Amino acid sequence: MGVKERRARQKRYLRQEILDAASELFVRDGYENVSMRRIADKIEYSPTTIYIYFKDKAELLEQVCKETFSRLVQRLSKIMEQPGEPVERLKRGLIVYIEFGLENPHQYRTTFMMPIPEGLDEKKLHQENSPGMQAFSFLIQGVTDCVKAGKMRIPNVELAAQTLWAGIHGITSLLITHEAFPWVGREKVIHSTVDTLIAGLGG
Amino acid sequence: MGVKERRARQKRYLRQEILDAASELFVRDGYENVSMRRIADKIEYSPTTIYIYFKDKAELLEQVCKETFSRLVQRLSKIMEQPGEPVERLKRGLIVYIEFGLENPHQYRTTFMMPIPEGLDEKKLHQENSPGMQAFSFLIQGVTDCVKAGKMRIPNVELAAQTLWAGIHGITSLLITHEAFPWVGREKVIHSTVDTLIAGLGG
DNA sequence: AGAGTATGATTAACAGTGTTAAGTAAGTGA
DNA sequence: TCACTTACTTAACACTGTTAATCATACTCT
Repeated sequence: MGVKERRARQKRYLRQEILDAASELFVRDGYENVSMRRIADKIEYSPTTIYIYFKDKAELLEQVCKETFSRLVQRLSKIMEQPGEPVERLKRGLIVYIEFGLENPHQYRTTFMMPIPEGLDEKKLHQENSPGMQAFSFLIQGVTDCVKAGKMRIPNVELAAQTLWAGIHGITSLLITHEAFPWVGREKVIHSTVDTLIAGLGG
Repeated sequence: MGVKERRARQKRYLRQEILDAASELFVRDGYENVSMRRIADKIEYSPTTIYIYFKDKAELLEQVCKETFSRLVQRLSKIMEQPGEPVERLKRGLIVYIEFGLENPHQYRTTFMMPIPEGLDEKKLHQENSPGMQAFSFLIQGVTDCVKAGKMRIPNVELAAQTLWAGIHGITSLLITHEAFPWVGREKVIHSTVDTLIAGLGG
């Protein structure tokens, strides 16, 4: 009676195939330049088949982003596990976050820079264990470590973490959308942002 | 022979009428939810007429944003003209920038958070006296004032200004796109961001 | 084995999008 | 009056995301 399992396996397989095709086009061309029809062409199925596996385009590309962001979570967890000076560790985490965004601009843009489609339960989006929120929780841990080690004197850890997030998101998104701006230098601004934020928090 | 002038005046008038109609729909519904046909309906002209006055949708809404951002420039120039402690003045400017973004989310989004349409001369975009860049120049002035007054010790004014921009853009854009995130409090994060940045620059 | 059903995928279509080529009508200048 | 410019419109192209209806086939049950 393993027939059900096999069918489920086949469904999973095609689902992944859709995700992979979508990802490839999406990474190359970005959200608005990848169409359901082009994805369907790529896997040689009809466009409507995709709707059997994903509610709509938004959900499909959201899943693609989720896959990518889980890689960020892995990277961050590796850094946070390492021993050493907590402030330096936090800094490394911030840098990795920024670099990740610049390496995956389309995914970063759709998860953090695009208008959330209304009707979607916004609360749920942030409460659930989405990789995006997991990444943020590393920030809280990082700040907490610094406070515990007496390297930072901060009244509100949550507030400090959100401030850090704002800062690193700012430089990441600006470098993504305004690549041609006369930056003093990408590396320089990145490090200046991180150093300024940490210094500002008394680190 | 004032006929040419009259015609030019009429053209200017219709052009402004298009801009106003576009602005109203755009402010209400955002970039991707306003169509050329809806704008045309509103002013009771055919959609193609708009293309006589504007190259394409991007240029039209870019002009709308330009109009809005000129209001920011006005506000900032008023603040910067006022006498007083330069660091406090800079802080006020940063706050005004953030508040402006939150008051005009769609305009802010299309000017600073959307992918620049390729083919557009990116260099020119930043060199020209666009209101966006004028607003940035106020940042440079603000930082320079602080340095001159001995209130900030900074090796590179340009770098400091770009760092500040990254920071305030970060909190602005995050509050726009992730309104439902469990923020410690909008006002709190805004002020924390500004204070942290200024403190980090030694202000 | 044969009938019925559930499943997966498809075709055709809807309602919309930005944009362009071709055509029309009115007003201007000689 | 005739030619020409200007402002504008109609019709169409090539797309978009998405849905309803349909088809085929593999599986289940009697």
